[in-house]
Amino acid sequence: MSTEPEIPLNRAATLTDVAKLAGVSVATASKAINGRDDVRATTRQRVLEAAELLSFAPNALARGLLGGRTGTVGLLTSDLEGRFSIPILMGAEDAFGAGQVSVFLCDARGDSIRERYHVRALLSRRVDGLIVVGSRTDPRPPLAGPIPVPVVYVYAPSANPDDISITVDNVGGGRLAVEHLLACGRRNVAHITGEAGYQAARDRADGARAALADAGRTMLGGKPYFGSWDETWGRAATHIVVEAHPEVDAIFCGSDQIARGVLETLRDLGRDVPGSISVTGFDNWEAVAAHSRPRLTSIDMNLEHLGAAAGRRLFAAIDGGERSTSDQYPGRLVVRDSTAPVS
Amino acid sequence: MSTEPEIPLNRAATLTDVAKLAGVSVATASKAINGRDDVRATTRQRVLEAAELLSFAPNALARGLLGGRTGTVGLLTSDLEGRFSIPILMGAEDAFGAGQVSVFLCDARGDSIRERYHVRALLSRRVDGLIVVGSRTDPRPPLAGPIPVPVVYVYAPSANPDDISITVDNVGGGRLAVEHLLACGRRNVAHITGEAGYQAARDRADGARAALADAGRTMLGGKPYFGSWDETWGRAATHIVVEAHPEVDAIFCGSDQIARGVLETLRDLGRDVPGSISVTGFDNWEAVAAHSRPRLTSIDMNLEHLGAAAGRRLFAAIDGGERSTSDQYPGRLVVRDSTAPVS
DNA sequence: AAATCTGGCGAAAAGGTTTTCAGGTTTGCA
DNA sequence: TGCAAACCTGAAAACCTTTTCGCCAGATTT
Repeated sequence: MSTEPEIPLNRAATLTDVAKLAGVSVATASKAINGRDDVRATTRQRVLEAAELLSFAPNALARGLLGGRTGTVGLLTSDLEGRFSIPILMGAEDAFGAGQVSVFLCDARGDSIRERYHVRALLSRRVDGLIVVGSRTDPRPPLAGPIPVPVVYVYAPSANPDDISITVDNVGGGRLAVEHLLACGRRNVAHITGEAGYQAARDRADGARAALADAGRTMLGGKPYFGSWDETWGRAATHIVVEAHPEVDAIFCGSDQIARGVLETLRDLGRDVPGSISVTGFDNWEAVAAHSRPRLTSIDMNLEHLGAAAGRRLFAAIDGGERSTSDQYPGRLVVRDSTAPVS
Repeated sequence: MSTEPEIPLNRAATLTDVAKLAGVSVATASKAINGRDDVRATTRQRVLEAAELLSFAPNALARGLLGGRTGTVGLLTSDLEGRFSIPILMGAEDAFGAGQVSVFLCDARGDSIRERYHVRALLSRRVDGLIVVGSRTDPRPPLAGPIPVPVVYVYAPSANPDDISITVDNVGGGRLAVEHLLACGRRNVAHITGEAGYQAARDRADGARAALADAGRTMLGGKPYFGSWDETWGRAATHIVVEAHPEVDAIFCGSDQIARGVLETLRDLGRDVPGSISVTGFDNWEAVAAHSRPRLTSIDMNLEHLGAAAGRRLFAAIDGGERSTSDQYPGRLVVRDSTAPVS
């Protein structure tokens, strides 16, 4: 109390400082601060005041060193640029933030050398677990080397089925879109989508085909129009489709950007959307879908939920032998103005 | 050598394990691994082999606890959703990754309570420094409370001029765009931009006005058309501008999305871009600018460079009394097909 | 008044690494 | 062979917190 009390330290305050100021031992100070119950109420009060005064924050390094748990996880992305990683990352960050866990962000830039380097660094920091975020839904090789902590793969599943992978149900997404078009009374559905090399493109097409088959119909042209994921392809493909199948009354697009090109070209061709033809996108990319003319009906893959689910799953795996199964999450139809019942 | 050597530990290998396996003391093992030169070459070799065998990674917690330096920094964003944070974040991550520094990512979601909470957590993890990424260029209040480590504000400067802030030169950006339009031989330049409440909007307008004044001209309509940052406003404003000033031969847009709406409406109105009227965007948002019709000339703010610069500046501040001045970074003109000399 | 109990507090060890300092061994030279 | 010098190596401390265990005083019981 009287030992020159209020000298602001030039270093961060330590528990010893707090204890000294409160006139107790470090052990007691620790117990008081951590809410252990074998300390008298008045003593606890005194310690807490001292801690407040010094704006004491326990050194997480020391705590981690001792306890074996650091309360940190590594978030390994293969590319931040792609807009798929970001919502996933936000969801995960959210799930962890609530649980007192801090997140190391590492961007491997799609380079496996860099990835290994980052994993090494993360392990040396003794993270409690790892989340690996892919940028495509194609399976990816599992992390190299022995990893002594739980790993959850999200969006892109691990090629090893024993690993925990959280993925998006693209087949279901394709089905959702086409079922909506059919429910609008559309009969002649074409599918314009991205590169056939993408698992996501093939899965969405499979879902679309299945939905059509259930209704006793087939895809216009017999198969999807594979191309690239951008507007340019959307425009080109629209010309092809309309020329070959003038009866087309619905187009299911593999991405919002493709859909955007489709909408533009249909307008140029004088086709009325959604009057004479309905169009759906995929991804529900707000900036594109909500500002096109007409505003675009799309499938939202709930990526933020996906990230949050990955976070929770990692928690479970860290906390103890939780079931380590993989999971697939469904998408959600967001209806805007580009689809409407046949009038 | 002969003491049952190859038992794979169920815990992470420690320096003691390595030393034991190599038959030396921990001190020697440490020196061998860290490249200190007072250890015999053969001994070093033996130690390194042992480390490799056990896939030893030094415990960064222990190292940080001892040295006072943890080799970690906190990256505090106010919203990840906005696409401005991401490139900045990538640039910073890049600058740090090269320097053996790991990054804690925290998203405050624009909430100051949450921000305080994150800062507290980061300080308790003894980060060596902080980068605060804003989502608007308006000055923001500095971090609350005493922060015992260097802080660099990026994109959004701190309201306290004594803090280190790395910002974008929006005035220069506006000037750049308009000078390009003038160089194309345009004379009647209108400016359609976002909300006047944004410093960025006002700065870009100021730059545009200055460039016009240098050429002895004024903005069409006398002032910018402030509105919102999206396509919808771009479309509406275009109608207004063309009606009021049919002689318009250039439109400088405050964002690529606005420009997109402008392009669409000009096409609807039968105005030829870039033949009879030139259009520039702002932000160089690849997904929008590179796929519009015609492809959009825009100003790129080099946000990735901005992030990298912030990272380097933070390094300097950590490593010792580097000059702690603020800096402004210029943008860069990216010419595509929406601007061309008067024909 | 003596014995027992209990609530409250402090001493000490552990966790893994780096660094300093002292001690030990080998080498070179006379 | 003897001595000094150069060269290696190892013991121990420091970093900060948590937890276990023991101790003391005061309260309760006999």
